[in-house]
Amino acid sequence: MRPIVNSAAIRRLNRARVFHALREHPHCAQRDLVGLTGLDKATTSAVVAQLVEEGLVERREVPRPRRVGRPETALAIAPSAGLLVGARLEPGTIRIVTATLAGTVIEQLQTPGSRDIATAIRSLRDGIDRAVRAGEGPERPVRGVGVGVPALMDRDGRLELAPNLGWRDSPIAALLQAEFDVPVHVDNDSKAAALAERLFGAGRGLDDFVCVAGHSGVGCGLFLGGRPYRGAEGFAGEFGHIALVPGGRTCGCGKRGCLEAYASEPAILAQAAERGRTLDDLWAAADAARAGDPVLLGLLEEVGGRLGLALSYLVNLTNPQAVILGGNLCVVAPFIRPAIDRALAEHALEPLRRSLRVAISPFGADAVPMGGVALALEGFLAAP
Amino acid sequence: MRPIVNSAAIRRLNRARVFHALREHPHCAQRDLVGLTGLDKATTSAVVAQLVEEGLVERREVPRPRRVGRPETALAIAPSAGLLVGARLEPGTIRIVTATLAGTVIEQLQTPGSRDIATAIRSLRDGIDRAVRAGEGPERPVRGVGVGVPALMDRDGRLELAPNLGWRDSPIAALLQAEFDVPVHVDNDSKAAALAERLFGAGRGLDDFVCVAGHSGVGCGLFLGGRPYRGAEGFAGEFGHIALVPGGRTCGCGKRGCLEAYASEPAILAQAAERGRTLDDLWAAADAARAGDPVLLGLLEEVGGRLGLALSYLVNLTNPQAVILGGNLCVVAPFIRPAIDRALAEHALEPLRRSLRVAISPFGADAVPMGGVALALEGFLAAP
DNA sequence: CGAATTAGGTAGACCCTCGAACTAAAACGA
DNA sequence: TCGTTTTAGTTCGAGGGTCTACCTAATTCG
Repeated sequence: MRPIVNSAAIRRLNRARVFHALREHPHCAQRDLVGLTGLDKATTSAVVAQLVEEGLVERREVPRPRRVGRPETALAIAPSAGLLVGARLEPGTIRIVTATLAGTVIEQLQTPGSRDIATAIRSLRDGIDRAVRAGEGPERPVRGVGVGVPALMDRDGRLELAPNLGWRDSPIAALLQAEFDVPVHVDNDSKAAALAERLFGAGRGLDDFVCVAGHSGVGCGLFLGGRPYRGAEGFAGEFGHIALVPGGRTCGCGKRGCLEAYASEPAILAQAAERGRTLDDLWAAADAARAGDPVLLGLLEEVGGRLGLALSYLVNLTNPQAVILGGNLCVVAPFIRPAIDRALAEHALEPLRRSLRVAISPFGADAVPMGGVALALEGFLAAP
Repeated sequence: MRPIVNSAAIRRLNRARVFHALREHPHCAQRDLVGLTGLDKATTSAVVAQLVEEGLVERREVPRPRRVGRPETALAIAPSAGLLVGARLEPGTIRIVTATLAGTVIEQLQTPGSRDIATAIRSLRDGIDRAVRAGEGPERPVRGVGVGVPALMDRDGRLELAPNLGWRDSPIAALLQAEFDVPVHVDNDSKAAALAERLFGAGRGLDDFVCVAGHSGVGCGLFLGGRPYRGAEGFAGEFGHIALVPGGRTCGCGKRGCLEAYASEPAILAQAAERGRTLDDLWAAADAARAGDPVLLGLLEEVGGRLGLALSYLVNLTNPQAVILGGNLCVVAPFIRPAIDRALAEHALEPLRRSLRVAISPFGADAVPMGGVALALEGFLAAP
């Protein structure tokens, strides 16, 4: 029973609504916003005026005034409205992206990661400093920082467990916040990526979709009913540890037959090695498949089938509008996609399948840092 | 982007919030409501005054004024506040329940069902008339009717497909509304049952839980993030048609190896028959298990294991606070429960399991009609 | 150059919540 | 007995929200 609704909250909500509508329809007129947001003309007027006042939105002359009547003035997110910073924390490297409030990427760079949390935080801060300096223009304040971490995160920004990083039970949000004087938001990488898809990617305009990303593991971000779904403790979306194959391959989590033991990058490479193909990474696997190697083609088809079966569970349970494949899975997408589609056709119920789209993330490996940008944007718009 | 929030909506929300707090904590004082709802003292005062004015709530003298200071006056939902009607539509029988706004059951009865939709509707209307007359007191108006149907229902109250009833593509909500001059709400039976658990049953106070009910099929109602989750088309929770056993038993949906082909009442009885035990219904199965029949004990344990495996998927994906077993599953709960718990322990991730409760619905076979009551209550409180 | 047309702003009504001051009703204490 | 203290609940005004209805601005058309 937490969320108390008052006028100020309504205003923030409406402001965010107008802002997002403007993001998705740049250079539209105020009267279009009325239709897009469902708000009243007067309310829209007030909100737009406030956004202009705040310097987040600017009015521009519309180029073609061919119709009768007063010409509309185009609205757009001001380029100088501010800068958002997104990052992805992984053991090997930290990827950082800066973007405008409209979601246009300004800078991308990476900096070494670390399994030592203090070192990683320092590296992240230095990287962000560099990225911001590089993208800094006149009067373009940093509005927030968002970080996606491959970890179970609870609602308060505490890191519960991050097997790949070897971290557990750390108040990481607070640690990071201490390094910056702008708001810092930290969340699970898959959830961040799902938010990125919703705001900037293949999930634009969708209220119900799932975003499956394979990296060192297989994660899943749920976007349900128009908002990210976190679950009771913030652990929802543990797609990788579905027990898919009774008595199957051993998974990093200690169990057997998890999806992750078949469909994560390390698992795919391990299976390839067992079949006599030693490969460095998924790009090499994709190359081999593109070259027509039947072993790789067969393996990837198998992987696609397992992913598709697991996805059918997800689809039957949550009835999403779309399934978005992201992360490293994008690299091998062409080779797993047919098997995924077949498995969905076979195992997902027809009425649920009818409205289902399977899409590939436009961000590839940058989905998580873009998720950080998305977290920062949401945080900025929700702030008082 | 539909839901427009204005002052009136806030007031409705707050009214519902206070009402539900009062339902869950009868005879509490107004000052307790402040804590329970998180609303301001003044707002609470205004809302309570309105509820009293509307005749939904009454003030009572508190029996024990032992503390210093002005004694508190107890508040309670007025018994005369109104009557709610809930029903469950099945091919064989229609079960009807009437209850007060506080959720106390007044009348229960059943009336014959039908596969002919017009006949079924007529039977339902007659049954409701009887039930209401029986529970009618002085000045107790019927506030709404809610009906749970074993069908895929879309958001607009159209019935898409009801295999067990043999219905498809019928505007059932409109048909029923034409029979009554109070608001009628129709929804999928599992979703209705989940709402009943949330308001009156084992899900009280929980924001994230799933409610699995076995009848002629196996359905699942999702309650996520403090509200019922319907999915993009309203089809979420198709738990019964998860493809659990590759190449397994044939399911009514035409596929093979669906959970429903193992764990629904007909499936359990069919499997028992294959093992030489011809039984009429699950009650007979439970009797045999209670008598120590090893065939039944083994079979039910198997069923529990499969249910538990499927539940582990659900748990890993949605991280609920509780899994509530309802419907006919309640009848055999003692015999499937251990296997469910074992399967969850084996296949659900530890951090997710830590906060998970497995509960049995207190309603048994009346979960769906109580869901109708819950639908009617929510509808009444949401009305302008 | 006025009428028509369209974009956008404004004023006032009416709601909401909230903080602070106020009233109500009891026990306590001298 | 009667003020003081304590606790419960109400009222009032400030501040802010949306919405209806009207108003102004800027253009084309005839």
